[in-house]
Amino acid sequence: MSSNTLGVRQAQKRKTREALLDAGLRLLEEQSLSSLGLREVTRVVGVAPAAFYRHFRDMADLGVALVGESLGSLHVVVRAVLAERSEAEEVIDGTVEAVAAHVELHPAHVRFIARERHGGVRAVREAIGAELDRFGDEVAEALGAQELSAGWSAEDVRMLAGLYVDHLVMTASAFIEAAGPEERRRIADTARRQLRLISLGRRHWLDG
Amino acid sequence: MSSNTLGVRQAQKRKTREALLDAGLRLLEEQSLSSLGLREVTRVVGVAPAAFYRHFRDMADLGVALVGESLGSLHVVVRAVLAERSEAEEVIDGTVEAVAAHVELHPAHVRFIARERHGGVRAVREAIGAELDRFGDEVAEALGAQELSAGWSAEDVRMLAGLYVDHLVMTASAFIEAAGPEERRRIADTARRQLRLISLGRRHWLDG
DNA sequence: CCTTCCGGCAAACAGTTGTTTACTGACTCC
DNA sequence: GGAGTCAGTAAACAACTGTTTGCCGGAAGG
Repeated sequence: MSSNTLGVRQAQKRKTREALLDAGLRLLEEQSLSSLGLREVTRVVGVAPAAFYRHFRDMADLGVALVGESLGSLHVVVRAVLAERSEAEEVIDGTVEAVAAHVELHPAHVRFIARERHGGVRAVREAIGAELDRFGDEVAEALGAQELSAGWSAEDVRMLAGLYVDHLVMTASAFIEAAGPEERRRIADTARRQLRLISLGRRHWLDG
Repeated sequence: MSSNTLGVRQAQKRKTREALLDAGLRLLEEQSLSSLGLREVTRVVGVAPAAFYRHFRDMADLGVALVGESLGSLHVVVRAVLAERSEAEEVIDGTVEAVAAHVELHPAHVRFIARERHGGVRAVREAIGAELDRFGDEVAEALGAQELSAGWSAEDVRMLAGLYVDHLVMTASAFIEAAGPEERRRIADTARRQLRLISLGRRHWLDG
C-alpha cells in the first residue's frame, strides 16, 4: 500500500474512530466531557462498548483528540486574518466576520473548546491551554512584524497578542450562546468596538 | 421566633443545606456539575440520599444556588475597586491585587464560575451570564460617572465595561490554573499591562 | 399536653456505568 | 492459499446511579 492509499483494514478503523469522535462531539453539545459516558458514545455509533478501547484509552483521551480537531480548523481562520494587509478598520471588520463565519460553520467545535477550556478534565484543559498559547505566539509573531510594533519589547507584543486571543475566544463563546440573529449582530458590533479601542491603545502605547 | 433568631428547626435545616452546598463546591473542584452525582454529595455530608430532595429539586438547582453564593462575594470586590478615586495607574494595581486576593481567598468559588460559565447545565450557565451582565451594568454606571467618560455614548460606556468584566474573569481564571507563585506574578504583570493598554485606548477614544 | 408538622432515614426499584474475557471472521502478507 | 493479525463482538461482572416509598422522632404551636 502507498502512503495515501490506506489498506481496507486501516481505512475502516479510521472511519469508526472518526465516527466515535463525531458522536462524542455531538453529545457534548448538551453536557460536559466529565459526564460523557463511554457506552453513550458507542451506542450512538452503533458499535460494541469494548470496541471503544481499540481507539482510545479513556474518554479523556478522546477529549484530547477532539482538541486537535477543533482548534485545527480555527488555525486556518487565524492565519487568514493575520495575512490581511488592509486598513486597520477593515482588518477589524474582517476579523469579526471571520470569527462569526467560523462559529456558524463549526458550532460544535467552538462550543467544545469554550466548555472544556476550564472543564473538569485536566488533560483536556491543558491541551486547550497549550494550543491557545501557540495561537498567542503565532499572533505575536505577526504583530511584531508590523511597523506599528516598532520599539515594542517582545514581552509587550506577547501581552497584546494574548489580549487579542482572549478577546477572540470570548467573542466566539458569546456567538455560540447567542439566541437569534439580532443578538449576533449586537455581539459583533460590541466586538468591533472593543477591538477598535484596543488598537487605539496599541497606537498610543509608546506615548508619554 | 423573631426575624433573625430562627427556630431550632429552621436553623438545622439551613445548616445541612449549607453543608450540601459546601460539599458540592468541594467536589466540583475536580469535575463539572453535569457529572456531579446526588449520592456523591450526600455521602460527603453524611446524610441519606433522599434528604437531598428536602433542599434541592435537582443538581442543577444546587448549581444555581452556588452561583449566587459564588458571585455574591465577588460583588464586594468589584464595589471596592470601583470606589477607588486615585490615579489611573494605582487603580490598575489595586484591581489586579484585589482579584488575586479574592482568588486566593475563594478559589473554589472562582473555579466553579469559570468552569460552569460555559458548562453543560443550561440553567447554571444562564444564571452566571445574567449575574455577569449585572456586573457589567454596575461597572458601566461607575465608569459613566467619571469625567473621562464625558462625551461617550451609553453604548460605548457599556462596551468598555464589558471589556473590563471579561478581562477580570479571564484574569481570575488564569490565576486559578496558575501552577506556582512565579506564574501568578507573571499573570498579574500581564494583566496590569493589558489594563494599561485598554485605559490608554479609553483616553483616546474620542480623538480624530 | 397533645396534635400537627417535617427533616432525615432505610430500603427497595430498575437502569446505568466501565472493564474484562474469550471469541469470530474478514483483511494482510508471504 | 495458508498462517497470522486485529477491529469488532457478546456476555458477564460488580458497582454505581436517581427516585419513590413508608416510617420515625423530635420540634412547633395551640
